[in-house]
Amino acid sequence: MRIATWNVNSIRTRLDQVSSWLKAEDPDVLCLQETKVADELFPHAAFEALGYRAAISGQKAYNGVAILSRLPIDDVRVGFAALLRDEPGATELGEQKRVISASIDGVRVLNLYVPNGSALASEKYAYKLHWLACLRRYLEAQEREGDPLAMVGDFNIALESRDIHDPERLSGGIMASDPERQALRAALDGRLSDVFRVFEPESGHWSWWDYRTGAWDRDRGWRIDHIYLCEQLLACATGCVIHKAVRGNQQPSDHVPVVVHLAWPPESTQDDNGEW
DNA sequence: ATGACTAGCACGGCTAGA
Repeated sequence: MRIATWNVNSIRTRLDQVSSWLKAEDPDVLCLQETKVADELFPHAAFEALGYRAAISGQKAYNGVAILSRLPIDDVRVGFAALLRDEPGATELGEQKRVISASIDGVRVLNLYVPNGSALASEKYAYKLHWLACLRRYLEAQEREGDPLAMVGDFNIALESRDIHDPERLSGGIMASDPERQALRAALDGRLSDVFRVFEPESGHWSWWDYRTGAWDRDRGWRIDHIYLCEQLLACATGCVIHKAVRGNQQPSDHVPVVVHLAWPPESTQDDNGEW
């Protein structure tokens, strides 16, 4: 099973590129962020033609997440409120469409678009920290359900210096400040692991390059698009790849896809009939 | 210190991204 994540910065603008990538790479699941389209205008037909069904949570112009899958999609959940109904704040945070999950082949796939935060002095930064605190409670509720979890998306946080092209200049600023890093670590709670780092300890691997200042040409990027796995799925991971070349496309997204390869479902626990 | 680019909305110049 292969699960991918990609902030496409408008699914309608990027439709041809996403379709081409799906045809070439053939992942089982592709989680999208920043679809930037209302649900009634989502381009379902283009993906159905490629064998993918979509679970979506979008809005006009901003945010928006979707899960494309060629495997059956079950039990779709939108927003934090799906698991935190009684929590003050969970419903308000749902006004921005940033959270969707679904059960696919026995895996709970959670697709997130974490708020950027703009700048440390901005009220958007306070919103980001509030959102991450809510994510922590959401993941605690998810944990209680007991399903294997793959949490993917645009986290808008570089957790470590090796995830930034110029850590001396950028550490402490937006996407690299201690409070947001600690808030994400608290949500992970030692139970979810950044699978890319299982296979690649070195710096110099980025998933986002700013459109400005020639960041792509100079390879000045950040690794802010992540795939986090529970212990059970981590044991099944055979690789995690950043599809860097996509950033060189004509009219690209500023992010590129990240893909995890999983030996799932584990064959040792299934017999020839696929029964347990 | 700021802005650079890109997209959406709507057709001029904002907001928002990161």
